[in-house]
Amino acid sequence: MATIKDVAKLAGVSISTVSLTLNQHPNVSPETRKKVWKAARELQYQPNGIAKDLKSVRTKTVGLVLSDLSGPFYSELIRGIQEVTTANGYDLVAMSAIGGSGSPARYIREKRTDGMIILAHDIDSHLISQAGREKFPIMVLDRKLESDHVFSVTVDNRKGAYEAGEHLIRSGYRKIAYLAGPNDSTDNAERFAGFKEAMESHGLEVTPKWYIQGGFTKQGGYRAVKLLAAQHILPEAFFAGNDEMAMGAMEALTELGIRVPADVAVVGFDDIELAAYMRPPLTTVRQPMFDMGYTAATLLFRLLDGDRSVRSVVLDTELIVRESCGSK
Amino acid sequence: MATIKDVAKLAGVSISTVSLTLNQHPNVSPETRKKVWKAARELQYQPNGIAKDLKSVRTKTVGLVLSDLSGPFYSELIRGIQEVTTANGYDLVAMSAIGGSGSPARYIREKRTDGMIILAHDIDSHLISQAGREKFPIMVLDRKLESDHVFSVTVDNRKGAYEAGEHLIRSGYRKIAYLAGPNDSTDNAERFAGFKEAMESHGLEVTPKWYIQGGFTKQGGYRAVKLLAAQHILPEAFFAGNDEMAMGAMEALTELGIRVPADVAVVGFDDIELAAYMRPPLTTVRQPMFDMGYTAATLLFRLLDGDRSVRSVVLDTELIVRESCGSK
DNA sequence: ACATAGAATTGAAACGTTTCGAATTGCTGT
DNA sequence: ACAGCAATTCGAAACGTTTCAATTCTATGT
Repeated sequence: MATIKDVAKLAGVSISTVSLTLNQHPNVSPETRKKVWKAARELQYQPNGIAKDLKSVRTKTVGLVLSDLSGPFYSELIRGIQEVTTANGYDLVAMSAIGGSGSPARYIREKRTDGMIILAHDIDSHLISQAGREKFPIMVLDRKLESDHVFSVTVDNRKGAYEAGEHLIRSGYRKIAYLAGPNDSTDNAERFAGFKEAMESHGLEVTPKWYIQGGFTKQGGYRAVKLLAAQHILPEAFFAGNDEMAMGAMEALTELGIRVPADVAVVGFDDIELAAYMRPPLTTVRQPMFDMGYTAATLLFRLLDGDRSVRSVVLDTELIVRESCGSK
Repeated sequence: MATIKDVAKLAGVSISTVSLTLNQHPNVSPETRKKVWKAARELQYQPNGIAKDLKSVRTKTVGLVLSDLSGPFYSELIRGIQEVTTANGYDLVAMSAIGGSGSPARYIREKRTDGMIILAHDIDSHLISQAGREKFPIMVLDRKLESDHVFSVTVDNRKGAYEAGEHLIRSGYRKIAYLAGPNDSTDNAERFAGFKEAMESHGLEVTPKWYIQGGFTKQGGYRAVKLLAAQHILPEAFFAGNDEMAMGAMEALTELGIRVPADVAVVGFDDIELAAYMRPPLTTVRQPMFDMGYTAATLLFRLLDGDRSVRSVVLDTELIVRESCGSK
């Protein structure tokens, strides 16, 4: 691999001159310029990005950490982020938090990027607060967290869940089961709280019997329903903490010959792309994923610019009524 | 930001000793070890990853370039790759090729990773061949490309398309339109070739009239159908170069009151997750995305190990017959 | 011809690590 | 008491850039 030194030697000039030339500095004579380019081309010189980053303080890169890079659900989010980052002339690199706190934690700590956007509940809040710096701001999307250089963009889970719960209740359902996400997830906690609030404001009770763990996965939703069915206790409706679980649940119900929504209603949360294509189409609470990404990235850049007025943001959800909840 | 120098000063030892300690070198006395850790903790020292990478030849990172990070369709692929990379103790960072050849091209050239997996038709083959090095192997997934340190893992597009085409023909369709992807896409070219072959082997002709550009996007598929409908020329069946276009096409057909498959049949290519959920469920050619990712990553590591026996691989597709093609 | 402004070029430091060979220290055995 | 050795610790080079201050060169005005 040719280095700048090789180019300098071949062109018969100093290293600095090569650097200057390649970086379009004006004070380089046309002939020198030509010589350098020729040498660079001949050697197929490519600057070493790592060395460059070490010297220059900025990497012109924003990092994005997701729990699972392969999640279907981040598309819009990423689009939102990307729109802003490219507009700012920055790159975006994504990495997944899979496999515990190994890699991305390393990445976060070692700051190979100018800032981070994190949507991965398996990354420790403490680690995040600690990693945030003036020159390394962090935006968190899956929990509320605010410290000097860390801010969050979240969704009003509670309100969203409240509305969905209320809708279900208004439609006449009383025995409603909640399909829960992981206990360490703030999203889950807030959604459940909102749901519970709705129930209680209508004089309904939420018993532990109707709080069923589904781990935010399709599998989990599927199993939860099967489990209940095996015990011959089925609610009138399911409120799933996310769409993937709702999907699993509907699959299980269909397999059991239970009709949705005629026999049991289902609502989800997130409004992933698939939601509209399920059978029946899933009623769910829409998260403005694109906006979240867009907002997070925008705020990140404002932080990078030293703007001290940045504050955490809470965005609104929207109830999307489709067919799976029985009402029309 | 505390550097190793600060730690050394605070601990009252040399820089080398700090480095040795922090990297678990055996030859460090317990007391020194303790002093160093204490200082490091006090200063909240975090090694600078960039500096580390510059010195150590390996970055322990594999890069993945996708045309569009937000594509729904890469989930399984990423899982396949990730499985292998994490098993090897490597990190995976993904970046998108959106916005022209700007960022990832830079990344590829500047080699911030130990190797690359590329699935992005908008990255120039020439650039790729040129970037491949012994210490920087590249796997390409969307085209056939083989040079010293570049290999590909592809799918037998031609055969897959042939089978799908044949299935359509066997089912009695004659006037079949092909919804095409971008002209610079090898995938598209091969799929079309396979389809054409199937047609011709049954004595059917493929006229330019039935080759319609859809750009591999849902939008494109939608528009293509609308365009045809406006001219009152509709084929008996559509063969879409990918599922997204098929989805758009079906949407347009439905809007026009044309029933699928009763009036017009549709088949796609890829078998994205959504395919099974479309209405009617989409008949399509399944690409073994997980396997592709897994294979690509495995070969990449073999290349990194200096294995000279690595060759490009072509994987088989599978025709998934659902309802959208009319046959059962 | 000559001082000098300005342009072009260069040398060297700096970025924060790792690593290797050398230097220092403390023991062991005689 | 001291040679010899292993265990520690250290100094300095190296990784490939950028950048700033210093130097050299060229051309200008007097």
